[in-house]
Amino acid sequence: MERKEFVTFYDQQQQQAGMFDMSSSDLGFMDLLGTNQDFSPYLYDMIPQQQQLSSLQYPSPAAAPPPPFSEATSDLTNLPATPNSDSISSATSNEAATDNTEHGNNNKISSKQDKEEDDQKSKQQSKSKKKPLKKQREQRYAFKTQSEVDHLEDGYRWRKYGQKAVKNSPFPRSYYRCTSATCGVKKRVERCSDDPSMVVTTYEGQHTHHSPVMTRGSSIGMSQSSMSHFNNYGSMMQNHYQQQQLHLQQHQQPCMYNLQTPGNYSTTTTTSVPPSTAHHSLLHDQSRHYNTSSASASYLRDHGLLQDIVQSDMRKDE
DNA sequence: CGGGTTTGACCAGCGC
DNA sequence: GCGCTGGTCAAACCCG
Repeated sequence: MERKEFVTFYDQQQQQAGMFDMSSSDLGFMDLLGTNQDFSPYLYDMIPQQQQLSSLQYPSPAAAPPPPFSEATSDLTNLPATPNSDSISSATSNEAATDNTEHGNNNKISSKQDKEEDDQKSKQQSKSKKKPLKKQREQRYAFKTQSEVDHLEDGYRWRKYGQKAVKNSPFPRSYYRCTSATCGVKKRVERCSDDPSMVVTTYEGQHTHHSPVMTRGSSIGMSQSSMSHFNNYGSMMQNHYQQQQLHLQQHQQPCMYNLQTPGNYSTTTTTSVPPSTAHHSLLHDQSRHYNTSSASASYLRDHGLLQDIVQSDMRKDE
């Protein structure tokens, strides 16, 4: 059994996608750290999208900007409370932090009362100051995923705070915010107008906490050592992998998870994910709605752990 | 009752 | 300046 395994970076405005093949024999998972110059360029801040995506013409890594993970060894648990660190986003964001930096802690979500006060202050400031500092955005990572479920589980808890109709798309865009009080990560979810079976998920920022379902260092079939590596790889890929794992669980049986992307990028490499014995309760709700007759679904059998993606010689924990 | 979703309103940025 | 669009807010609503 084979399934296509891609991570796609997607420019929502230009409808343009860059992509790498997670399961390529040439490009191991370790490359996601940015240690491989031929591969790392595909991991970078999408802001500003217009500028960066112009160079995201797969496969032309030489023209791509540097990866977001300048610190390959940073542990997720030790991520700074201010994820939009200079090493990552300063070069790409020009919107000053009217709400972030002015709050001292960039990612801190104040209490509702404080928030309202801050809103009032910001409103007053926006009225009093003609040119307030521009807002500084977090780094963003976009994934294009084939799914019939709009909001894929990724191990974190999200609260929907908005939905907007998108220009040139019949599908609305949903806005989610991490429910953790100390985490300001956001994500946007929308369906691709070109291919309604594709869901574009854009993460903004980095989680400052462990996933609620990734407790005790082991979950979704991942070994603790694997989790450690994922922490090192950064939250983006962790999120993506979790998303895949959990998405597969929504099928309740091991089945194909097709991340194929349109165009000439299609290849046929394989990875796989097993059924998980954990966290099913989390997935019950969405699994109710998932159409298991998806054309892309088929069954597979193997481990589905990090080792299924990362070549053995590229792992350190074995 | 607490937490999450919906949805209209509002605001800021940007292009013309 | 104006209109368009994306992003966010917040009241109302829903649900367990």
